[in-house]
Amino acid sequence: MNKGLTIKDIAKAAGVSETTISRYLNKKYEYMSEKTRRKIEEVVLTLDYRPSNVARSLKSQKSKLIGAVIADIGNQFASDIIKGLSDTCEALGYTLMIAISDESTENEQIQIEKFLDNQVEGLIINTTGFNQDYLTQLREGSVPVVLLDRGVPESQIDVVTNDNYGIGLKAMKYLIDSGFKSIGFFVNEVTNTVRSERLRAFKNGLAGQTEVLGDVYVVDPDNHENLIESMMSFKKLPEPRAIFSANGLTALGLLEAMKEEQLQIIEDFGLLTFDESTWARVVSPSITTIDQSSYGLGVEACRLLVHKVEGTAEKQSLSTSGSQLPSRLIIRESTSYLN
Amino acid sequence: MNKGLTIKDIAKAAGVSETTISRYLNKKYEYMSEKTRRKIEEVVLTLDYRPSNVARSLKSQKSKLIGAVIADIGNQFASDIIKGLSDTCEALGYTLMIAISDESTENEQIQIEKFLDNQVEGLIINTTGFNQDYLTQLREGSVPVVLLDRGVPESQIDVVTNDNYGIGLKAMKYLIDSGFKSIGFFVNEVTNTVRSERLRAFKNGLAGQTEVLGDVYVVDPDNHENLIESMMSFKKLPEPRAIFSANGLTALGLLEAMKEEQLQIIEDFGLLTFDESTWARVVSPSITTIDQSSYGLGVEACRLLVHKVEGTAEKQSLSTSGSQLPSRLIIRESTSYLN
DNA sequence: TTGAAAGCGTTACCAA
DNA sequence: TTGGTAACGCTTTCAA
Repeated sequence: MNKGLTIKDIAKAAGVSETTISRYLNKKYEYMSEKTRRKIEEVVLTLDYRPSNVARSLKSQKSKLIGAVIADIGNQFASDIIKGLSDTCEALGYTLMIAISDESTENEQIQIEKFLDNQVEGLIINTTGFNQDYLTQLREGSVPVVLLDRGVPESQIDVVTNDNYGIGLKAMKYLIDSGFKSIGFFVNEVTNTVRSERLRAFKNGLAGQTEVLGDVYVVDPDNHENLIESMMSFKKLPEPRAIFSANGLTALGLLEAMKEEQLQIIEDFGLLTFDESTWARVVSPSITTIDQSSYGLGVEACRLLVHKVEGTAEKQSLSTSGSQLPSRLIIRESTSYLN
Repeated sequence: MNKGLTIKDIAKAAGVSETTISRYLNKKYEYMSEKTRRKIEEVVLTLDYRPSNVARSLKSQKSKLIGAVIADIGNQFASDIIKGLSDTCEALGYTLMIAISDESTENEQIQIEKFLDNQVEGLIINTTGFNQDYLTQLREGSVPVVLLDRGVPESQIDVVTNDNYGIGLKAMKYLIDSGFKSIGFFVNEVTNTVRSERLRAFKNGLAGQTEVLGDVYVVDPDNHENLIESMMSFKKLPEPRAIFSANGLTALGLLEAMKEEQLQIIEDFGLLTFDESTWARVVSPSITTIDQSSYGLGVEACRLLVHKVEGTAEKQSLSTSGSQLPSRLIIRESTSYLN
């Protein structure tokens, strides 16, 4: 078990030089006799030798390490992303290191620097959204960076994200076509591009509508009083009303608050929320949701990063690439006030 | 930004030797003039120099790295654990590396070895449960190991876990005192100590009861047919009946299946489940749950591990330590069939 | 097809 | 109080 064995021990045991062992470890069999290879193979296996990645990294400046900093790990969405990252790193031969910034800018920087200290070859960042300057500067630094889910406005950093605007627009159209006369957009403070894109979809989806009223309610999903207050305010708009929730956590808070206040979904408000989840299917009435890629986001981000890490020239290119994945509207009971 | 600066550059810039810089970096100010210290400090700050942890690790064999392998990240419980680990590592001056085994033994081993290759000083493992031999052998290896949540039977490895047995017994007593005449224990395949402890609580809670019947249903939470079949089988036992679910995922699957089959909580079955979550409060009727430490589990595991890493002598001691955290029964509507 | 030796960026011993 | 230098475990020329 990595018991202090070094390349020297293996060389001695196999009766060859350290150089040859190194060649074997790096699969440079081209100029190695079959016999030597076999011999080394046997020794490595029986002694259960594993080369030190630390020494390797130091010498070759290549660690095969990728660092990912995740802002908030407390939802299914993040978990699936991480699985995507994990699986893809594994498949591509890299080791993934994950750190949680817990939505703190300071933490995000600390974690990034620790990763850099450990010679990661690339960085995947699900940014808190407040780290614009630091991240932009980072991009000019030594290792490739890919942003995950949340972008950084006006920066050139690659970002892999969902099509929040497009699906948001589609959801708006659906609500309007369903006959809702008021739509309330419930969102926490708009601190990142995901939220701002969703908000933009709400506003543009409303633009030009004369029959439909809309309002934005900036809420704190953990603060019930705040949630209730906003709902009561929204309740003054004409019926039928639909709440458009910018994320699952807010929807959950809303549901809890409604339960307290004896407010009914459908009767009082229709509900449509970003973030698909099991509980959306289980509650009554079931909740109409927007299902976005999460696992796929992780996969794509990882692929793109590795591409940049391994690409020689284009690594330094200034063109923003990145990609947008498609999303899906899942219609359930919570928005069917008719019939 | 770590732009290839080395200790040599700093030494040159500060007009002192590399040795002195190293002393500064390791806060060995004892034998250093105030003046030198200030000078170095200035240079380090203005040049934004950060020492390479890779070189440090190689030389000193101390990486300040802790590796955590998590079996399943797809639930709030795991997320909270990770937060606990993350915060505590940070506080104690260690860098946390997380990997996901996704409930695969093979993956678990791969991730552990990768961590070892990178010189982690200690390992926190939330084991898949099938890795008994490997883990036991690992314990005899070079780095300290702490098991998280799930233990390994008949091994001496330290484990930080919840008191699954005690709280399970309490839940059983509560159900029986509430007047339920049949209790069905719904659990996925019993592959780890957490599940086996919960099962043991169910069985012992039933022991000696003459009025109350019980049965164990081993189910696959993702397979609705399977779930429904088990519920139908349980439905043959005398009323009132309570389902005791061994985890949140199973409860969610059960809820979904019940919705499909038009089965009612309370009318058809009472429901009590391990794992507290927001949706348990939000659904109607709300669900009685067992709330266990998760964040605290992460904190404790981390503390214990660091203690072992830094402890000199006792590190090799054979005594199993570890700890058990208390749990809490949260009574809600789903078990109140009376009144 | 193989090996000797220099060097990656630190730390730590010994000397000054 | 400070500095020279060997060494950590590996990779990579260069030479054989």
